[in-house]
Amino acid sequence: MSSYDLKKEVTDKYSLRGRVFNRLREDILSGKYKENEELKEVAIGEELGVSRTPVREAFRQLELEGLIQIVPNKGAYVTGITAKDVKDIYMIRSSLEGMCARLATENITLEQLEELEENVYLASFHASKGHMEQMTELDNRFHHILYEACNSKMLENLLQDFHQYVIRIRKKTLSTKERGIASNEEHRQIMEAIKAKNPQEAERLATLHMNNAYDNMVKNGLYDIYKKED
Amino acid sequence: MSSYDLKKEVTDKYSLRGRVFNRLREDILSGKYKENEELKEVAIGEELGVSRTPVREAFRQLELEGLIQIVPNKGAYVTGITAKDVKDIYMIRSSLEGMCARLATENITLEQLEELEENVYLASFHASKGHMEQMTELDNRFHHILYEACNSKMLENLLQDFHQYVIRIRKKTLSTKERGIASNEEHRQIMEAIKAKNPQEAERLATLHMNNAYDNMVKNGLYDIYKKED
DNA sequence: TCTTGTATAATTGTATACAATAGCTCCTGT
DNA sequence: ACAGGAGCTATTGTATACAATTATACAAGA
Repeated sequence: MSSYDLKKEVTDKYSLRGRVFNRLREDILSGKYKENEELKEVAIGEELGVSRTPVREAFRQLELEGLIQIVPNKGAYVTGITAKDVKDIYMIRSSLEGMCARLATENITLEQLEELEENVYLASFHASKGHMEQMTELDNRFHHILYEACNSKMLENLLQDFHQYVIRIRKKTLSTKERGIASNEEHRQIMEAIKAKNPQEAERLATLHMNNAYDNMVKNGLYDIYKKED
Repeated sequence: MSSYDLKKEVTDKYSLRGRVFNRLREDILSGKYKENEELKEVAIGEELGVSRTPVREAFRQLELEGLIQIVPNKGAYVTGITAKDVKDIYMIRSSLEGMCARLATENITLEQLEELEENVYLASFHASKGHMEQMTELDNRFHHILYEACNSKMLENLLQDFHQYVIRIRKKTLSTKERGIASNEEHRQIMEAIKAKNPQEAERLATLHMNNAYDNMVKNGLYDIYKKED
């Protein structure tokens, strides 16, 4: 399981356009296409064995997803993420994740709560071992469960949309075993607050969790952001 | 000036695709195309004098904007907004508008602040006269100034994206002269808090402003929402 | 009457041909 | 030397032809 298959599939997976879209998103998020790299319609089409038409339609969608920028009559370029963007993303997420945790407290099902508990339990093992890849998976899943549990398609989709940024930000930063352990403890507290049916506390902790994640990045100077502001 | 020209122009305005996109968005927001109505590629193309290609590309973008839903091999349908959606939208907006007002307090320019003051002053006149159309324009502009002033492209774009929902929600609800007057007073308070460089108060008031707007809708039972939840 | 199969039409999905635009090379004139 | 432009090339923008899929109508059979 890849680390970014949680993103909602907005497009028809089985059409050529859908396949191009998903493939390009994957390639951009995985870093195959670097920031500011130009994507050419024919080249992409030939690589995937399709004509320009589905490629162009996929481009239009990727543009609205924020992954590429299309300059009329010139070309499509992979967008960059600035340090300011990262800051704003975490600021917005801290608020929305808090809201999500609050709503989840009131709407979570028993099954979801159990999966959350299992997730935290399993993550504590991998955190202590320093298994970063598994931690990433479990972190994604933890938040994804909350998105589903908040009972708001609007909020769920919005937070899902931020996921592509999270993936790209992770590529630019280092995550340490220490942060993994701390993060796991924060997840545990959020889960306990939800289990205790304390929405205010769940919201507070989820917001704090995002702020801590951001502060940790800044404190350790782990940025590797080269693109300048426009 | 139409009431929904504040939306960011993500697409090339002067390409056929851009023209189709903007025209279709306008027509959906204005209510020309009703909820759940099917949009046919050839019909749209003939109406605008273009081939199916730019129409299809515009469709793909409108899908990601949330204005239409594309069912593979079937067609494109105008999306509906449920009462639950409206609730969620205002909940999310109340948080984000608060954040925006807080940031705007710290980043607003003198020119923007002056336009804000002028906006509030002019709106108080139209509010007292019950000029609803002008009120709508000035309300859009008031919030748009704050979006620009918050100095966060991420947040600005996000709040702009919500604008299309606001327009469609307004179509479904009635706004009264009384609410116009109250709203104008709330705008004035937000503006004063920003002018006084009090970010906490600006955030609190902006959040309250959204909650009041929603409560007012609910209290007056002004919903005209017919689409059922899926 | 209801179901089901089939032919037909309507519509979307994709490939390709052609048009328009941007960028580059290289030539020319001063 | 160098500014500027003609012309070529590469690339995107659009239209159209064809393929695949879905909806519809209608008839046959239970």
